[in-house]
Amino acid sequence: MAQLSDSIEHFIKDLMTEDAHVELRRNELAQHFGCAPSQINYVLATRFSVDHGYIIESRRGGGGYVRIVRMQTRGETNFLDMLLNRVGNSVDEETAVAIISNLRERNMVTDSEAALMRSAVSRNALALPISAKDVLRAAVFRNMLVQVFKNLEEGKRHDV
Amino acid sequence: MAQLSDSIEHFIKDLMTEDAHVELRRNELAQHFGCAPSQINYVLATRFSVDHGYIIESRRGGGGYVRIVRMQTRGETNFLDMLLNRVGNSVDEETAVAIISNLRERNMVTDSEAALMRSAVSRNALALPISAKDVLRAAVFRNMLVQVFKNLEEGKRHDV
DNA sequence: CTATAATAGTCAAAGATGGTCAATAGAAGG
DNA sequence: CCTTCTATTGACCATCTTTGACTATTATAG
Repeated sequence: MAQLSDSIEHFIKDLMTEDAHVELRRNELAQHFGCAPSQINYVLATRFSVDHGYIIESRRGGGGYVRIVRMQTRGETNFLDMLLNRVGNSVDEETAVAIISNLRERNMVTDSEAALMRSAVSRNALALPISAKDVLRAAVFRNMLVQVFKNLEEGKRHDV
Repeated sequence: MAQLSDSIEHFIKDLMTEDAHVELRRNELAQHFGCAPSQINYVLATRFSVDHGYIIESRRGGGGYVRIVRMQTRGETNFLDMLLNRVGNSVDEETAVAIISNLRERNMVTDSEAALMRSAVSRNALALPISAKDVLRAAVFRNMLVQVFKNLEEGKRHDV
């Protein structure tokens, strides 16, 4: 359902189709959606995190603002390195899912590939004690990340 | 005869005559039938399982939902069944890789997707004692297999 | 400078869903 | 009857969203 949070997310992403950044008034936006201002922070935290590929800058006081910037990547190799680094030896599902949607938004994977990756790192897939899960998820995920970039490089991706 | 579970099953299937998927509120449906919400889960588990050719997705919290997706072709459903059966609770890398090649030959996955799957079930990905590896690989692989069929169903696959 | 107004941030509690599991009840066969 | 398989329920858990009270920061008017 078009949940409030989802609406706000789409509203912001629509604003960003042209430019890689957008600036807005938190209170104004909240008023536009008839919700508590902190709702905006929730949306930013859950859908525009660094793992999702965004950076938030803001300023309080008179003339305050919230600026949302889509992170740029220079060179896929660096980006892969960065992601592998982020994942490290242990990663939780939330982070993994965020990274996958980041890859999707950058058109580095298709919907199907993203779904495949999600299914491989999901809670369900890793039937183990929770602590072990994150470690294992990181291992599986790292492998898949490398593969994503290899796919891109080799231009293998195509419809059947 | 007209058991509650049967009624619910038919109700849902009626909703699906048009579309291959339907989305509903668990609590609403339970209320409509005057039963415990968990009854819905029972129906889903016993009549809309993967072996019945359905996939369930859901989300909790505000705006939560349960989505039921039907995998269209009888043939494909049986095939998935067979594969899941073959994999079972434990599968070695060779077998998994063989199955993936098979899927590729049948054009059920792209080269990229196949590569992604291989990377998820590879020795490297599953850094664990050997015995545990096969069990874990099976879990991850099963999840991905189901996803492959869902991708096919939803016609999601496409180049970027 | 200082006080005040105008912003934005944090966090915990409440609200809104769905999931799991074990106990119980009921139906179908022997 | 007795057993066994299937169905139903309810208590308890997990997850996601929304709100509100309280806090922090900044610009600007005095």
